[in-house]
Amino acid sequence: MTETTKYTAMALIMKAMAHPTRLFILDKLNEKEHCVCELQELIGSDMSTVSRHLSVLRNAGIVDSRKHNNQVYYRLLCPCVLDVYQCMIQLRQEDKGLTK
Amino acid sequence: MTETTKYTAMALIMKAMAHPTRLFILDKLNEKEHCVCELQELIGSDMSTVSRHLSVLRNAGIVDSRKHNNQVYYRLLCPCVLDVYQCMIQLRQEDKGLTK
DNA sequence: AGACTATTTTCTTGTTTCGCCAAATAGCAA
DNA sequence: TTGCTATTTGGCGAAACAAGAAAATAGTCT
Repeated sequence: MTETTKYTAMALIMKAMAHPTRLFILDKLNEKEHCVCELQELIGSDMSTVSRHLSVLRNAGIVDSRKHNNQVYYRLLCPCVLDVYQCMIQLRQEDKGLTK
Repeated sequence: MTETTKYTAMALIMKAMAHPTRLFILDKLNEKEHCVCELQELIGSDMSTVSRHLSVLRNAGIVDSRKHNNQVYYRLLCPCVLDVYQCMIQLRQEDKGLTK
């Protein structure tokens, strides 16, 4: 298995996305940037948990943040990551259609 | 956070892909179908480990398998999952170009 | 049936992830 | 300074994940 680093790097990004809450966040950030408390409101879990999720996404280079007053606004750096969503939906449909 | 199930389902698929070895496998299966021992040869880890990875991908509905003699051939069900690869590469490039 | 090959499953161990609580940090306002 | 709000970070227990060794399964061949 050559080019191991290539797949490791990709896996890091995929892993960062591989969580329901984080996929939800990316979907929201695709519309417009949001601060942590707005997302926390929408998600419903502890603010620290939401902040953790956001830092995971930032470490993966998927989102970026800026500070305005005492709020931190996050925005989507790479909207292309959402392209997978269509494929996921397609996959789910196919699964439903399977006999076995 | 409404539509939780939607994001949970997508996360299952993403999680299945979020591993270097499994990304490598998908890349290989995109060319043509392969049996477990062929993949094991390419990857180098234990055959049981490779088989496990394949079952993760199959459970997620990304690949399918058929039995020929005493070998099991896996094939990619949904090539569209590989579209993310381009975005990953793009993300990596951007990261390199960042100053901070 | 018995040997052999390919694959899957079980088990065990070590690592990572998750989510909350509590404490720390930062900025604004009085 | 003190208080208030928004956010991040450290710590901890629970759950999920990963990988190899060994045992179990299934199919082929003689």
